[in-house]
Amino acid sequence: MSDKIFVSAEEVARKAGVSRSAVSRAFTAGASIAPETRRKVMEAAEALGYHVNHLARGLMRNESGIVCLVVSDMGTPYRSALIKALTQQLQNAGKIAMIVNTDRSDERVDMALRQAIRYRADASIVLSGMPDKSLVDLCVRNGQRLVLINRDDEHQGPLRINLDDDDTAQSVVTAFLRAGCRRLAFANSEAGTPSLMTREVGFVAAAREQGLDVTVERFGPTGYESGKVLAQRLMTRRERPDAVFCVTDLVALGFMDAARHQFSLSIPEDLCVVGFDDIPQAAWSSYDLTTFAQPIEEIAAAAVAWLMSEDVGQSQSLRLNAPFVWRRSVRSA
Amino acid sequence: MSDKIFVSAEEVARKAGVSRSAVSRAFTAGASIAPETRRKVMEAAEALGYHVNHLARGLMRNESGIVCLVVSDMGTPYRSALIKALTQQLQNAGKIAMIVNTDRSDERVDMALRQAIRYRADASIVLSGMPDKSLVDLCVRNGQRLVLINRDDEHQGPLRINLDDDDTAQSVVTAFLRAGCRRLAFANSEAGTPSLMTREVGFVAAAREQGLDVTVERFGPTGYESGKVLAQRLMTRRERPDAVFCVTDLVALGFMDAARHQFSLSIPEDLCVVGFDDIPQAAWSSYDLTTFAQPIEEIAAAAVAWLMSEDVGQSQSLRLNAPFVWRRSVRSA
DNA sequence: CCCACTATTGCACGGCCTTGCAAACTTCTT
DNA sequence: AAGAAGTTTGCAAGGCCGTGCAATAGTGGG
Repeated sequence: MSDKIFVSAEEVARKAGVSRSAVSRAFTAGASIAPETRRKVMEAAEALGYHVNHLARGLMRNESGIVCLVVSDMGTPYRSALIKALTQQLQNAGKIAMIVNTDRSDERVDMALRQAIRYRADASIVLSGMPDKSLVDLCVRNGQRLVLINRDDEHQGPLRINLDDDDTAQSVVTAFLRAGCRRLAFANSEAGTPSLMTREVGFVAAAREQGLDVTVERFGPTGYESGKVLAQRLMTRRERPDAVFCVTDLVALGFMDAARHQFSLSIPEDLCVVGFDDIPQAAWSSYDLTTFAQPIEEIAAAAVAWLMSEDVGQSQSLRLNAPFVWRRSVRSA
Repeated sequence: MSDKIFVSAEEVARKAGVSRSAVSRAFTAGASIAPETRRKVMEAAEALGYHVNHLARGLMRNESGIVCLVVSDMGTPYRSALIKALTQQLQNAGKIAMIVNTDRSDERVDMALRQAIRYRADASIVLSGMPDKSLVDLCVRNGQRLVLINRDDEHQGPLRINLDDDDTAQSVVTAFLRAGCRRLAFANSEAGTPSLMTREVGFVAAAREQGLDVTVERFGPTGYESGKVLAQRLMTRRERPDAVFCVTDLVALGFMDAARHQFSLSIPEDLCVVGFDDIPQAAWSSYDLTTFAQPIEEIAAAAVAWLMSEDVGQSQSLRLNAPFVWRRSVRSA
């Protein structure tokens, strides 16, 4: 494809009048080399436009510096924010992110991990979907680190980062009760991923503890449009809900828009809404959505810290807190 | 770091009872190898969990398969949508995307290109910022392909993809005039990138042609919050504008929210608004923003097609159309 | 049965870099 | 001034794979 050959260490060595190993050492932190020699090398390198070939370096060191991000729906606010945080922090740690888009088709996640192995990625971070157990084993066996974010499952070996859902449901129910709501609903998508289902189940259970039933509706993928459809379904029920917990902010925003513009409801007067994620749009003044904030930076920090740490340790599970963010989509007491 | 060594072609060869070259050939499309041999190799490879080492392959072939995406603000809807499209199409073309986040600090773009060179990326696609001319030359000299998206500048060598702004300004002015608006405004950020400035200049010129002056205001970074501030500034002017063209959808949405909630204005009755990009949120029913649609898929397709094409060709410039999307934020005639 | 040809295979080299090891230099002691 | 101790440096091996080239096996024809 490319005819021009990249300039090699050999050429730099010749130009600087040193051996090829000297060039290598000049670019290796902590190598034994005289300051003067390094200067000469750097000068020649700069003049020639030389850059260490990380492919070859990775080959030798058995450490490519590449970290593979496996993700779908990356156009979504939450996902893109997470990718942003991860790439940023990986770079600060001297790594570089490689992205594998797994939109449509689930076995794509496996393909993604294979890609990671092929490029000898130092680690893979899975934000979407769930890899097959055998693939996970393969990664681990190859000494690849693996981080699973919000994919609560019981795999061994990798680091799992999940949100602490213990108080989530409780907080929402309490908030709704204080607001005087009695007809609760849960708006879910049909994705059925563990983290989403946990929210539903937890909410229903917490409500029941207070002696309240929850109307659960599920529809489509997890997004704005589904929120609208869910509103249409829930708001036309005989017993119209006066409070709804949406599985995701995006769903909540669609729900609010439909409730307001199609059913002329006022929020929070006629209907209280709570979402989850705290995407930037939740704070927009048209919505002012009460929600739970995904601790994006902490998630990224934890992932990066773990994969940079020396001791691999055994299968770890980390639970982070998603603080409740009070805004105006729920009536206050 | 990782102790476990990845399984090598050597081991597969032993297990399959063939030579190492046979293994290599088994994984090389179009190589001369007997079907039966290939089968044996594949079987052994599967059993051992072997995957070709793309680092080494890239070393030999002088073609890594990596394409570097240089981008900032990737949490933004437009950017993330573009990244999504690019990663998707790159994968379809058998490439893989590597992401360099250039948030904060402009010389980061140069660092990014250096990273690309180090990993011997087959190409780099710059979505944000503008690399230094010398770096561009370096890439070209190294046979790296370079695509600049919406960074209209006069560099030689790379492919430049820009939007065709010729009718943009004209369309907006016409739309505003038909809606009966006479006091036009342009809400810009202080980013001052060429593509944004082109919109401003074009709009002012087109309005003047119709004998109308445009009140231009600039503030902050290109985002939602700036839109709110811009509204505060423009809506408190003695001659309150009755139509505003916002440099970006995100700015437009912030503008709308401030106009409605802080100034109790109705859109489009009291104020007509037009944005640019057609991000998903523009279609949300709270906004229903008239805007121009970035041809994201086409941009990605053009970029990928060019960097896969055989003949490098000289410096090319491509202009794509951003169709006008009529929604309800502008009064209709 | 031998020859001409084609389909496969193995050898060995090359691509680019890192690093252990031993040689070459310095610098400092005593 | 010679030896000890510490720095630097070059050599060469090694990591993993692709591929030209020559050798081998296999096929069909005469």
